[in-house]
Amino acid sequence: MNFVEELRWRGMLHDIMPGTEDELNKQMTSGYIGFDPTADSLHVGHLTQIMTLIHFQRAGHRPVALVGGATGMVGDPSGKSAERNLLSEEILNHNVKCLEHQLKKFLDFNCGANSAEMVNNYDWFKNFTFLDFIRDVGKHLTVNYMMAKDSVKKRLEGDTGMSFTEFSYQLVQGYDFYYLWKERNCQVQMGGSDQWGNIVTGTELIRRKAAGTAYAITTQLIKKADGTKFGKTESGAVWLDPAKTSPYKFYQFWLNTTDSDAKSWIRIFTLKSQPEIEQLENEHDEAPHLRILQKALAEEITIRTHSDDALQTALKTSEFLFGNGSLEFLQSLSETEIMEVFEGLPQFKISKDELAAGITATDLLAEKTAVFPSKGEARKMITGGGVSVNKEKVPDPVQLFSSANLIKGKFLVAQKGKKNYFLIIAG
RNA sequence: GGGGGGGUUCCAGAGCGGUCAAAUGGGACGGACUGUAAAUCCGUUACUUCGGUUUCGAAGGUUCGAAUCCUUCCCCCCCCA
Repeated sequence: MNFVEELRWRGMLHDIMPGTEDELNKQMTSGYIGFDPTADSLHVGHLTQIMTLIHFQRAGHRPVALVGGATGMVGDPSGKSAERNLLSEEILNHNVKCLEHQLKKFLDFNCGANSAEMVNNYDWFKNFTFLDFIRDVGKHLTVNYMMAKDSVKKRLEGDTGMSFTEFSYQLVQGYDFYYLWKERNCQVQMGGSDQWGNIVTGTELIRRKAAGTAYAITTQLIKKADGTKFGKTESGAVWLDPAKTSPYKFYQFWLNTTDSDAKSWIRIFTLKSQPEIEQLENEHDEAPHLRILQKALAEEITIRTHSDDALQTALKTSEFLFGNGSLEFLQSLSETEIMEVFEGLPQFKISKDELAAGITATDLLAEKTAVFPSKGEARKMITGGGVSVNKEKVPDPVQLFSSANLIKGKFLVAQKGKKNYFLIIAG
């Protein structure tokens, strides 16, 4: 398998430095991608980079996943229009651990010569003093060169300015590449297309400081057909951490992609072969409403990111919530089955006694539970016909609910709109 | 250090003494339509016991009345040195 060719037909390739392809075809090569610990979990936006590493390894090369314990302290200005807040060391350490844990899932760390490797740039930066850094690294690049970078230029032209800290980011990342090149024989750095400038600073540093050669590959930034940002939903980013985004929500995110996005994403986010994908596309075009592509896409990514079991639960949940989700169906389930269906969906507890006395819809949904942040909003939404309890529209904000409404004497199912479910447990 | 421009509701951005809970656009949410899609259309978008109550960087002040005027403070940006 030819790595670059693979990226190319999948539509992932954005830019590649001349000579990179020859180098990769010549021998097993080591390449890395950096992930900055800006949060305690990766999100779907990172999956492109993860897939790139997976392809890299499948092509017989050695992938290195770098977690940016040091770069995370600085803050990458690429693609950012404003200065970012610095994270405390404590939070960063926590984030680094979380990211390492997640990344381990996707790559094979024990397969001989091309086993994956995990590194943290804090390890080589923690004892690097400021003076040493500006002498050994800063001296090799001119400010003129650094200012010509897009990430810098945009901020200088904009009206928010840029701190010296963020200006220095490219040097820090550039040194990472130099270090890995020198110490780990890492020849290639990959990343999203917004990383081109930072990556090239690294190859430049390697050239000037050690007269060495290194290579760069960037991947396409994932765009949605409608131009909106990829990876965001109503409830924010789609995380890989099941505690932050349940496997059900994760599955739903992919299932809900538009037809045109699904066609490009199935190439990027699954390992299916070209004939397989073309076959699926044909089937899809014949009966688009079956959403064959979306299902194939969602299933494969959910398994890779979470697990087979998680997918089964997600499927079961989807089946209930969007399929034959009648009240009778719910009543036919056992308590544990109900809990399973609602696993990963928001749940609230209320006291049985309070319910026995009767509670109005607004109190129930805004005060006793946090389905709505305020009573006013609950009232507006109910009046607008957007709220159901136990699959039945709530006609009036002051409608009373009591123990008699409980399913299995224990549950109430609240719905905000069509897709947002909440389980209320009386106990 | 000097000069200039700013900080408005989720965001952008109007308002510049009363008619302002604050235009407009975007986003978000809900409804109709549908394929759990896209597009389109409609509604909502500070809190409320629906009497009111708290908002326009912060604190004071002027006024019958302030987001709008004054004072001090905090923060941001640009330019010059």
